[in-house]
Amino acid sequence: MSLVNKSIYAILGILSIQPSTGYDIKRYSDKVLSGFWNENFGHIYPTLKKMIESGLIENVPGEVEDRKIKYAITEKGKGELKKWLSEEIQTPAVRSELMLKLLFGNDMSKEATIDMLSKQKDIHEENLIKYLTMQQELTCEGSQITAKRSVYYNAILRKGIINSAANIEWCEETIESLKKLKG
Amino acid sequence: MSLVNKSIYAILGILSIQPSTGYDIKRYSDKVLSGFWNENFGHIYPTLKKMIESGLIENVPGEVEDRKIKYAITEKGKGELKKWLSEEIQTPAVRSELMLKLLFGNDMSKEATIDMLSKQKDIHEENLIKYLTMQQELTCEGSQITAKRSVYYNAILRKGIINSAANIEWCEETIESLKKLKG
DNA sequence: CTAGAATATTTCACAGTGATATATATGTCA
DNA sequence: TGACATATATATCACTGTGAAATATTCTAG
Repeated sequence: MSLVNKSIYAILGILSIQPSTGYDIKRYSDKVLSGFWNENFGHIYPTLKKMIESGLIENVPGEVEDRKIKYAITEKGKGELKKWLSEEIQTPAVRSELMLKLLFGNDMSKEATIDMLSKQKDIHEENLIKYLTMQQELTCEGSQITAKRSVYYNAILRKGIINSAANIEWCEETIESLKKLKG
Repeated sequence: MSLVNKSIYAILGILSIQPSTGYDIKRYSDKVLSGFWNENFGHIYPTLKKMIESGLIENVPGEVEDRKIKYAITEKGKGELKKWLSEEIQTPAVRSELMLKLLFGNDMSKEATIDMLSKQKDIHEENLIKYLTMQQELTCEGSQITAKRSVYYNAILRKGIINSAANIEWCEETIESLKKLKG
């Protein structure tokens, strides 16, 4: 296990909605999955080739127009997606540069540290607004989304909101505790 | 910029505390940096070689005993560490398998989703306990740590605590909203 | 009609992961 | 003492994932 190309499942998921090109997949990752799933061309295209080889996806018949290459999920691909859903989630390796700087930033001035933290706070505040806006769009527009699906999508947005709020709270409290430090 | 070996700074930071072997660096990452910074041998050793070449670190003189290779930070390395501290933090690429499953888990049963979420909750609860324990050790032991340093270290632990609590809250609320969903 | 933005794919060097192989040193229980 | 497990220590491998750049076409606004 362990060393598995996770992009496969993101791609299968996207193609389970509708057939797409590699470019579409990248765009979907940037727009819809924005903030919780990153994809890039350097990985998407080679992965698509491997997925064709293993029969998880196929070229959309009759649509190989021009230079565009459109892919669709196969029955085998659907099975693989379902199988993955039932598997345990592997806890990902974390690398927080911020925490590293905080731990090793002994000779970083108090002011510089506070500055760093307030920049982080700004980022999380922007994210919070982004998620709240997306949530409003979800509820207001009464879009074609099903009730069940909207519960799941809302959960994702709530994750973004709760995490952003937690980060903001932490930044504020840490800035305060630094300000109290003399020196 | 952008494509930079971040392990360099973790290693410089660790070596700024005391000279260490590659193995020591890995152990420090697993014990002290546990939960917010991951390192592995496959990256540490090649990076150490590059760092020797660029003069950021050096072999500890007279200590090349047996097979152990001990490294120490150089003046150049100290300068590089300081420079990095003043640089902007790059927002890392995120890949949350949990969010992916939630978004594409249309044909995942409600029960399976709840099960997945409660497993995640368990993990975060364990983490929460871990961070709280570490915090107690920090305050009780009245260790040789300086007041300034303890504020920084406490901030790191608070980050773990606040994030874990936020995740637990989200898991609970999402499980509740799923339970209310009929079908 | 033309400059620039969006679409689309390929390629590259590099960062980072986790497993495994190898070998020595140390502690421990019979 | 010997045997056996565990800790120390380094090296190597195949693979995943990142971001930038090269290339070419198509769409769109001025």
